[in-house]
Amino acid sequence: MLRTHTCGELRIDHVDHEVTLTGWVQKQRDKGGIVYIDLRDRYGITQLIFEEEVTDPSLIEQAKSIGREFVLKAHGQVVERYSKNDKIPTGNIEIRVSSLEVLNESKTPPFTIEEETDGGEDLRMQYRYLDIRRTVVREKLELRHLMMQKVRQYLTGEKFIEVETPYLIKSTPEGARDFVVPSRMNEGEFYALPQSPQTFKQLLMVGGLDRYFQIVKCFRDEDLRADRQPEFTQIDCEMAFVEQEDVLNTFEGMTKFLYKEIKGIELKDFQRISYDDAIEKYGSDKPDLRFGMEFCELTELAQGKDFVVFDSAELVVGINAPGCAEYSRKQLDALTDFVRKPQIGAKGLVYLKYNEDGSFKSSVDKFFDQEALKDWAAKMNAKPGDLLLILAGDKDPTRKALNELRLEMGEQLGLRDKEKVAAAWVVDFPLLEWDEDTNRYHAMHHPFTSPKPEDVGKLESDPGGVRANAYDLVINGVEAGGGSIRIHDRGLQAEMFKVLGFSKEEAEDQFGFLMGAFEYGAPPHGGVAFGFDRLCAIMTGDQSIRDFIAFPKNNSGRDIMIDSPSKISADQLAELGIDLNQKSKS
RNA sequence: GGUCCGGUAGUUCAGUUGGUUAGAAUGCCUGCCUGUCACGCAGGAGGUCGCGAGUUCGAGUCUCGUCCGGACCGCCA
Repeated sequence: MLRTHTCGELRIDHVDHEVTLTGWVQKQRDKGGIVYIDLRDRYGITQLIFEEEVTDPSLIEQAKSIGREFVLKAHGQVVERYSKNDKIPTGNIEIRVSSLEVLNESKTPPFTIEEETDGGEDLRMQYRYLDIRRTVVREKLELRHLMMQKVRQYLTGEKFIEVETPYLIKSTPEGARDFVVPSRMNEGEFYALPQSPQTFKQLLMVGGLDRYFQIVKCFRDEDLRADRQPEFTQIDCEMAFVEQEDVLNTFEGMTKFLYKEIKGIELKDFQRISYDDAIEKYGSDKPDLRFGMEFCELTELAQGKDFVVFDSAELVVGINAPGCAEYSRKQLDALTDFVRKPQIGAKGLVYLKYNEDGSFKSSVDKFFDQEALKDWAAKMNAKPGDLLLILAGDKDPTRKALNELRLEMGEQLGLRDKEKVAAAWVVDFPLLEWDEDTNRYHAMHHPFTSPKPEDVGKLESDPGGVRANAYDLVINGVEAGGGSIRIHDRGLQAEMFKVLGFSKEEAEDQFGFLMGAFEYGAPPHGGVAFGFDRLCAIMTGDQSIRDFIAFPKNNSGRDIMIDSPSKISADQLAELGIDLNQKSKS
């Protein structure tokens, strides 16, 4: 070892010890007759001191020549500081250096290696290895490491076994776009990288492993977001001989365990909310339940007063923003602009102020008298001083827009508190959803999800009305994970593919291996998959998952540090039997 | 595929109605300083205003195109 101690562990008890430290130069402060160097490693910062009439003059000269991020090996004596620094754990001591070796020099880094860096996202990603030296990034990677350990600890304790499944698999048309990998030995054919190990984990259940998990990379060739990367990590789990409640309880237990072990927070039992209720009350299947502000429908109250916007609407629905009656014209205009943004798409926003003096002021006073407005306020449980915000239009888009407005108001009122944790299971998802583009039903979760037994009869007659044994874990308005009880019967699986528009041959061709396995005693089974990167971000209240990934991709799916993806040589292409079109060649 | 925001010193940003030599902070360099720890003080260097057209007597500023980055919608079973 080049060092005897790390830069974070020396204390007053170590005074007089001879030590050797290694690390990076955080800062060199040349005071003339005295030079300080802050030496940093993963564990902390320790101050080195070079003092006239104490330290060898040549050593002081050497110390003066050292720049930021030089890698040093310093040997010397631990001494008590003359002026202490109570901001850092090593602040009571310093190292009186007797020999100094520069292990490596450094160019001046393009941004500062500090808590609050001056580097922009772009630069940080280009020099990610420097970014990772920053405490904030390192701590996120450390949290990720701890999460992995705790997940393995909990699931191992619950008799799950970790099994690796292949990354080079078969492309299927269902779901997200696949990343594909050309096969040299099978020219003209392609592997696909898994979007999830779904079918494999089901086959492991057929194989009798009973309980499986894997912390596994998954790949989806879709556009990125702050919380979406093309390669991401899932905690993928499956259990045999279980019903939905068993899965929910097992993984509610895991989530509580993680919060307890990592954040020291004891979570209460998770709320269960049906998909239909979530949509009706919050306009979202992943409601942020840290605050109320539930939707209240005013359709009947509001119609028939010759206000065309309401009369022609399928739904009139509002939220009560408590204590916001004082909102100015400017603030209300800003909210109107907010809901009219193209991404949100509402046509306009109706407000109703319940003034402290008991009177009402609304943007639709022309159509509604004080009595009518009072009825609205009563329906919405409004108190004097509250502000009601109302949208109208077709059901789905209006709820979606009001969801955005609710979240915005929650933000403005400080109700989306980072310290709070509101976890809930959203259950009873629809099995299928109609897709306008392809003119057919799609599996809302995936094609292996089982319908509720009481709804199986509706598969042919009313596919859209069939509910699934599917569930999502939602924490603070983020989908942390989801899963379902699977189909384990060949006949039912075949029927499912039929409803999804597969011909018998297509189903056999793509999923014959799975349906074949079901014929050899497949046990009832179900499972769940958590977005691991997301779970890490939720733990710290971060919006972006990027800093929990050591080397993330940018908005366009590029790694700007290594500059990938990149072109490959004509030889490589020829070997793979791939001929690029003109556009891709240039 | 679409919407919005941004691109000016190494870095983070400011830059008025289109008008003289494009600024600040920080970083960097030089000098001074024996208790600093966001050290301090004095001085200095550092700019293809992303790129290309266009409008204009004149463009960092206006227009169009393009590239890059970020956020979002679509998409993500």
